[in-house]
Amino acid sequence: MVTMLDVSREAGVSSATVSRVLTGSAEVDPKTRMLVLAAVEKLGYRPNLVARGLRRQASQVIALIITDIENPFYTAVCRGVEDSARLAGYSVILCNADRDIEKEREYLRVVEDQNASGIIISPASAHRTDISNLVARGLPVIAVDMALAAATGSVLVDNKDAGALATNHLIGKGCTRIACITGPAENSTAADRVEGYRRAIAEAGIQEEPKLVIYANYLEDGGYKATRRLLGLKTRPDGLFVTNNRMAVGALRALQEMGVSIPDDINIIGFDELPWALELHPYLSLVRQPAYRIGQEAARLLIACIRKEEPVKHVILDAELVARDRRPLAKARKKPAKATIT
Amino acid sequence: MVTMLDVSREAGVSSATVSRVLTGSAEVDPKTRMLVLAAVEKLGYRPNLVARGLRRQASQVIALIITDIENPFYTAVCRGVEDSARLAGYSVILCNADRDIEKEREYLRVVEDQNASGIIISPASAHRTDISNLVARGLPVIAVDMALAAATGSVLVDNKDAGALATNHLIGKGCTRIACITGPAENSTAADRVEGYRRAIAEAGIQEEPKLVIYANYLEDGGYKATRRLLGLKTRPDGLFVTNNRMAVGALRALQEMGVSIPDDINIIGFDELPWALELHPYLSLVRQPAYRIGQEAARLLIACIRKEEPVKHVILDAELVARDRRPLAKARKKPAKATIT
DNA sequence: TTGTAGGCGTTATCAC
DNA sequence: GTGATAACGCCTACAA
Repeated sequence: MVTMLDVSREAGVSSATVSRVLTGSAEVDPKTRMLVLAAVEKLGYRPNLVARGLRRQASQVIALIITDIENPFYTAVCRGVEDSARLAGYSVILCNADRDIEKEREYLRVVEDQNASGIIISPASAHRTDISNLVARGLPVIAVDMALAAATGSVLVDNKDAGALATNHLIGKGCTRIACITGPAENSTAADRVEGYRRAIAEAGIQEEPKLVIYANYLEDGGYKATRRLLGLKTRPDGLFVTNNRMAVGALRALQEMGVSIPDDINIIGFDELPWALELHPYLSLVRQPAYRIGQEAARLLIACIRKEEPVKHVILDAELVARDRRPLAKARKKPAKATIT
Repeated sequence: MVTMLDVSREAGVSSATVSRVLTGSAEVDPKTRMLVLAAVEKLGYRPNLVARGLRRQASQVIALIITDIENPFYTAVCRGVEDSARLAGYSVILCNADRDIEKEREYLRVVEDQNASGIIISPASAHRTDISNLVARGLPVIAVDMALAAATGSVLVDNKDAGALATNHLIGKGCTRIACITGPAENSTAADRVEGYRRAIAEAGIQEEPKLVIYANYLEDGGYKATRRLLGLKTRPDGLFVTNNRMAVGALRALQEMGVSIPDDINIIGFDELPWALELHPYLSLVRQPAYRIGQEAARLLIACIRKEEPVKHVILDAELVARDRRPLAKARKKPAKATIT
């Protein structure tokens, strides 16, 4: 390994000068500078980031803890984070907590021990995810997907509005018995989407039916079982709002199996992209979070916090309605997501 | 931050002893040991991994560089790697190279600078991905998905066999004009799958038609365009082998749009899972790589190499045929993947 | 502008 | 079995 000392000897200067040239932390005589750069070039020197991290007490690494790496929503968030972080010279440690609060806790510890400069997290739980000691230590934490009281900042959509948006789409289609399949009851995001649903049907003067709201697990099988249950009711729903993408797949499969036709027998709206299924399934409308932008924004915000230069800490992005009627792959409206800032 | 020095003072011993207790690197008097552990507990001390990494010249971090984070095959590999690494006490830095050789090169550099203990990579290119200096430095590199001559080890499937397996499935269905849509020509994995295809049709006594083999980009639009081209031929193919999952989506969409019925007008077989689309599409058979196991195995192998305790360096896993005829979600045969070891 | 020296928190070597 | 002490490679006062 070639160290700064090697470079300094090669250039005939002290290692302090090499450091100054490389970090730009102080003025250096242009001639010396050239000497140093030549030596760096010649020896192929690259700074040891571990040593630098130890010395500076700050790495150039941020951690991204996501809920479900097999969910395309989160992978899109990842891409946004990574692209944005990379531009700013940060590396990303990605951790997949798998909706498991224990695994998440473990990752939070590891990430702290690795001296990450900051954390972006889609929390497993709004009240059980504990980041208080990280924040206390001054580590910035940005929450995405789900609000977290203790977080330094957040990039979220208004899930209540999004839930209402979805529901109103069904109402606009003439549905009057609208069911809703949402995530675990203790999941605040899932709860918000249902609340939006309730608001929308109330505003439309539709009587709420408790049986039509089912709390499931945000996975395919949960959506599948919930849909079968709904189809087993004496009076079937004529509209269905599924609050996450993986459950929507399960729902579609159940409908397919039972020979229920979309949109003739039932209208359905999902939540978030299903890159694969979507292209093949003509009638699935959905409300879409700007996943990539959420990631980008979160990284931008985090890095600003790390550099202590950001007044804006909480960003709300708009979810958009993607209404699909006939053709598969109808071009989605390209409404640029607006940002609300607080 | 509480350091080892704090602990040593609390316990009334030297920091060297604390280190010995924590790492188990030498015998320590049971009583002292207890004292130290009590102090650790009391102060909530946790070792600083950066300092440890600097001193030991080895982190507990492995890097995983994948080709396409939006491809469910690679996310499944990720899960395998992560689960396996975590069990062994390693953290994972995930990098998404996006099939971009430059981005990949940059990540390889970063990862080296961060002093990762080892690397698992699905290379962007068999001959342009350059890991020689890493290997020269003694960093173990495990290749997955695509062979890499310089790699320390690898976990792969035999793509030629897998290509033949897929093609034979179509032949068994009675297809006689079988087309193949594969990845970029310079991609060795794509080339291998085509070679398997060629072998299979030759063995079946079918005359090869150059027009029926199309090299595309491993993405949806590539599969889509290639399929449209194939359907524009005077004599349409009656069988189609698509060598990757994302292109299969494009192919299915093209078939759907042009009103070509599966399996009446054409038989199709894909490669690798499409967790979402698959459930909704009844007639897509496929050849599946054991993605999760590939990841697990790669991590196991890598960690063994890091610990210098592994004679076995190259693992070949079997791809399996998932034949789907009628019902969506026909239970896939649970043939346990066999491992061939060299 | 440049060099010297000390320390970031840990572990390894050497004495005792 | 335990304690000083010196690194690991870098950065930053401070001094020159």
